[in-house]
Amino acid sequence: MFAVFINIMAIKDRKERDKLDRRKLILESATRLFLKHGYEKASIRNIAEDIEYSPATIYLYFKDKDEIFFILHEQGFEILNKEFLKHGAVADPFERLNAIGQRYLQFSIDHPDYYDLMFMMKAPLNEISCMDKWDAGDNAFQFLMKTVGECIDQKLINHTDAGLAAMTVWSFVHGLASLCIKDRFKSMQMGDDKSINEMLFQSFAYFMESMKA
Amino acid sequence: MFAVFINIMAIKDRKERDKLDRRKLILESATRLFLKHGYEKASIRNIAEDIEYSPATIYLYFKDKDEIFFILHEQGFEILNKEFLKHGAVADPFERLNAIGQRYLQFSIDHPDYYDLMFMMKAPLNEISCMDKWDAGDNAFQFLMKTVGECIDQKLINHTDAGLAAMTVWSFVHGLASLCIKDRFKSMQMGDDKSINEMLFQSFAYFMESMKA
Amino acid sequence: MFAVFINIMAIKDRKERDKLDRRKLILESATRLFLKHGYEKASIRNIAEDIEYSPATIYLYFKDKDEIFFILHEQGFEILNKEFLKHGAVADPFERLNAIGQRYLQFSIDHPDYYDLMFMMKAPLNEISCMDKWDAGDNAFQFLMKTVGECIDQKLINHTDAGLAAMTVWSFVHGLASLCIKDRFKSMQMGDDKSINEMLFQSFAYFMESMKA
Amino acid sequence: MFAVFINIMAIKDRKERDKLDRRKLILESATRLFLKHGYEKASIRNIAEDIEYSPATIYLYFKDKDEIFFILHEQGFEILNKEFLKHGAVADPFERLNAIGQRYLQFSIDHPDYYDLMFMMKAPLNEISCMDKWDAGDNAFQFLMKTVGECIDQKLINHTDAGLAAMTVWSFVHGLASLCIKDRFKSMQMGDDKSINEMLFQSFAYFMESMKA
DNA sequence: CATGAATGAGAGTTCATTCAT
DNA sequence: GATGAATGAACTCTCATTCAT
Repeated sequence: MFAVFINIMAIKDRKERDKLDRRKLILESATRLFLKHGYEKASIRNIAEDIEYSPATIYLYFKDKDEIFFILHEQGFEILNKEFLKHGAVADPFERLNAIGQRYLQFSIDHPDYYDLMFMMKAPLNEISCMDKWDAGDNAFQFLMKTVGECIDQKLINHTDAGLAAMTVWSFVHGLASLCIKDRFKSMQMGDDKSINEMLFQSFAYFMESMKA
Repeated sequence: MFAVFINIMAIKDRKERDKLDRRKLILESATRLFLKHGYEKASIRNIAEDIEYSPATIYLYFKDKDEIFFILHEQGFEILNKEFLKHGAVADPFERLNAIGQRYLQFSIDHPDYYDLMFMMKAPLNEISCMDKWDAGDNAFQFLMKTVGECIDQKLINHTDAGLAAMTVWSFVHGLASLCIKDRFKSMQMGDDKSINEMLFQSFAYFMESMKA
Repeated sequence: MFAVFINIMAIKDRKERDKLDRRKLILESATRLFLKHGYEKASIRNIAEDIEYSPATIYLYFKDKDEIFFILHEQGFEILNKEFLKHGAVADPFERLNAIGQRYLQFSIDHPDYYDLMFMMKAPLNEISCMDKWDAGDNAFQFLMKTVGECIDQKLINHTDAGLAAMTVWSFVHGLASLCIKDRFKSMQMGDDKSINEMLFQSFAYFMESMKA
Repeated sequence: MFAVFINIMAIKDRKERDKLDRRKLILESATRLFLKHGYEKASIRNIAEDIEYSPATIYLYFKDKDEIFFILHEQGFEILNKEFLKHGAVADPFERLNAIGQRYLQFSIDHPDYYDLMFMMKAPLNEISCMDKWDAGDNAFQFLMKTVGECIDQKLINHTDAGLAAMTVWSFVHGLASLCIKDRFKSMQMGDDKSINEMLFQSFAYFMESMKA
């Protein structure tokens, strides 16, 4: 009797897991296609084909195309936030700023697909879901603001306005990341591909140096 | 006899001219629609409707949609180059750098769709046309490199590697421009919308200041 | 032994009852959805959701969507018949005819969706179920025929053929009801919406008056 | 030279004719399918398949599904109006009323598909086009109103309110027509099918007789 | 040279229905 | 007995593109 109960639970668990797995499968395929062909071309149909399910099946797991987009968007920010928090304990705010900048660049290198979705795509976000979804993004930006603020308070950087300073830092790392992702650095004839990543970090190092008070 | 020959030449010439005129007509319409309603809405159909020709006619002058957009891409760079050259005569390289940075930002504000096409879109450039097309882009970048190089030579900025320095400057202004275009600054609650443009230039001013040797 | 037999029967009975209960549950939901949102919105999915069962479960109790709507069709006639029978005792056949005519109109106003199903929809009745289903409809029509017949026998109306007279009466009330349901009276600019119902009955009164011998 | 000109015109004419022919082809198929399977099932795809063209082709001739529906609707009313006008010259208004009633019935018999569209289908008419389209319908109804009004003025029928009388007449003939079209008279066991049409007119004759003052 | 006509492919989405478990 | 999961077929509509004329 008891064994049966356990068995039932086990089956239920497996089904639950399977369901989540399939959700994940869809999201992974979506992520892949989203970047490869852009939002417009990452169709429900393509996703379905990719995972070898029927288009209708997608709708068992997600309300519509937008919902998938929102979740990917959120997931990206969750990963980035987690990365940022690894440096939450760094006492010196300037060092912390340096660390999260590098993390940001690394994130864009490791997850160019997510990065595109999060910071480069034309936002087709409808108003309603906007509110909820951007929370994750705000967290990341708030963390940046706070860190920059502390740098200013402790006179570690040449800035007086935290908002402006945060915007400056973000813009710079985003510029590096996005030009790199969209292959715009390739037109610069500077050695082999591999060194581009190195140059990203080098450029950032210079930037941080120049920010120093 | 001779007169006939001249006549034939004249007719040929006129036809050639006419052909070029119609090409121009198409491109103008494409440009207009593209700048007004964005890439998605600048369809062959819409262009054809706009110039009051049939869609099929477009294909007499251009291989496909991509070819049209390659040319728009080039046009964008021509405009930007022209803007840059306005400051070619500025003697002080640092001042020149400052000027072209501002021009770059202004260009992104004035022509967000060109900007998107030039610096943000997934390069749909097929290999063949790639070579030709990037020339214009190179010009702009070479101009930046040269200016940055002079700054280094004259020890006006804290950099030793012109390539790296150019990459840094470009990345920064591109970061500002692209985040602005894709509305990513809207999530920052900093006063009214209008001031975002001002902040772009303010941020750039700080950046230039910090670059100064 | 005997007790066991009783028990088995009891269980069988309960199961039968349960089965009927669930059939009823489904039909009630179907009726509710159908009357509330019309035929199109009363989908198997919506019914399943409403009764908190899975769509597949519906198919354990009904062959397909059509079967459910056949039954609703029948239900409609049962309601109408019940309405008619309220006037079965009216002695004067002309008065009885008048009463059931008004009831008919009122039924079409109270249950426009049943009415649609019963008298206006393209009969999607497949041949087999046709026989059974129309019984209820026949009852109603027979009741009308009988009443009209009595009117003729007692020379209360200007008709000699009961079938033709019944057809005439039915056609008239159906005309009123169906044009009203399909909003065809709205194109007639005659005062406010509310008065259309009143006009239905007024028109019927005139009609009955003109039938009088 | 002149012959060529004629030829060009002829070609142009033919093309124009062809185009109209294809429009007509689509509309005919649409009409057929509209009735056979109802509005919902009369899909662009089905029409396309029926006329052996691709679905996209339909859109070369009509903006969308609604436009097709509107045109069919209008066409129906034009036919009906033309029928009515044949009796515009009948001096005696009662005779005229009698004539248009019979024409109405005949129209429903000759064009059950149009009749369904015009008087029985759930109107999915969007508000904007509603205005224009109903004009044709109004014409028919106005003609009825006018005729009935004259009957009243000349005390030929037992009515005082033209609106109410028109509604009564319309409802009656519509009742006959619509029950006939939807096969509801078949459940009446009265001889063979063919006589149903005769009964329609007979019933109408009785009705007119009873209306007489 | 220009185009009218047509189309295949594809988009997002919904539905009734089936079947292994 | 009940269902979770899946699907095929359908829907309206838009697009870039082709080809005979």
